[in-house]
Amino acid sequence: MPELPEVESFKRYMDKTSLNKTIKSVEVKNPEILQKVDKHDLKNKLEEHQFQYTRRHGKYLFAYLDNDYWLVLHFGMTGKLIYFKDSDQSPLYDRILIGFKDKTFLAFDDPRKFGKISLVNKMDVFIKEKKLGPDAWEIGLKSFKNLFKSRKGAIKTVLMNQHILAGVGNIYSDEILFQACIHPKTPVNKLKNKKIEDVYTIMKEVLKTALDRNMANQKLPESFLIPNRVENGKCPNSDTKLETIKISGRTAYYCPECQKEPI
DNA sequence: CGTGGCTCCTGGCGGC
DNA sequence: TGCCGCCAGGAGCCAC
Repeated sequence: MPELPEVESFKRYMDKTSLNKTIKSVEVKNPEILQKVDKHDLKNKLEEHQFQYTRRHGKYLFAYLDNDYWLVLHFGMTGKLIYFKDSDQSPLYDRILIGFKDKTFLAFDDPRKFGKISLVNKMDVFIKEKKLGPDAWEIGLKSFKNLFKSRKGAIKTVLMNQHILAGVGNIYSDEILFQACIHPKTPVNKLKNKKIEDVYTIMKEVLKTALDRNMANQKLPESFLIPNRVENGKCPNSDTKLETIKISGRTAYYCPECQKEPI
């Protein structure tokens, strides 16, 4: 579930809590979430070093170390970061626990273990290897329009495809399409230029609102789809019962009244 | 190129 | 009450 706004929140959380202090211990409790690095190597590369700054691309968080390595975090569906001061406060599903010399801790907590952690030399090489598309927050309108050229898949699938656009997942793609009044199955080649511009503007607004609300610990406005994205939920505009369909194996919620199917 | 199906994982919930 | 089975979904893989 962590999509771009959540990962950006984790980034700011890490910036606030975990930079510029020496790592004392690294406890890998579930080595199966490590990718292309084993736990001894991870331990060796982190201990006695410091995180200097972080970056984010799509749903990935990168933390730069003073030895020129990057710790790469992907939160899967249930992953999050938890910073705490007393060792008996460690969360229930901490897969990796980083202890700092100042006796504080940063845990990668992830009940479902869909998260992934790697250690890489170069961030851009990692992004290339993963074939990630441009970041949904950074992308400009021109490049965004280009994503839709010579494609014909369903718009929801395109928005969620990390190889095309990085950062948007199932939940926020539903929100964006709801606000743009587009049926999630609409083939992208059927969208007019103006409509694609709308999607772009709405995408930016939705991501910004979600981030602001996350940072302030506030819920999304009731006028959004997401708070109503539950069984028997109703459209905040038309009061119609929301419908669900499977698209690319994901459950899409949409309003059959506001988001008409393309003819 | 596109889509659909399966897999990984486990807490939570509906149904019997 | 207790247990079975399904669902949630990010991403990778494979078949067509």
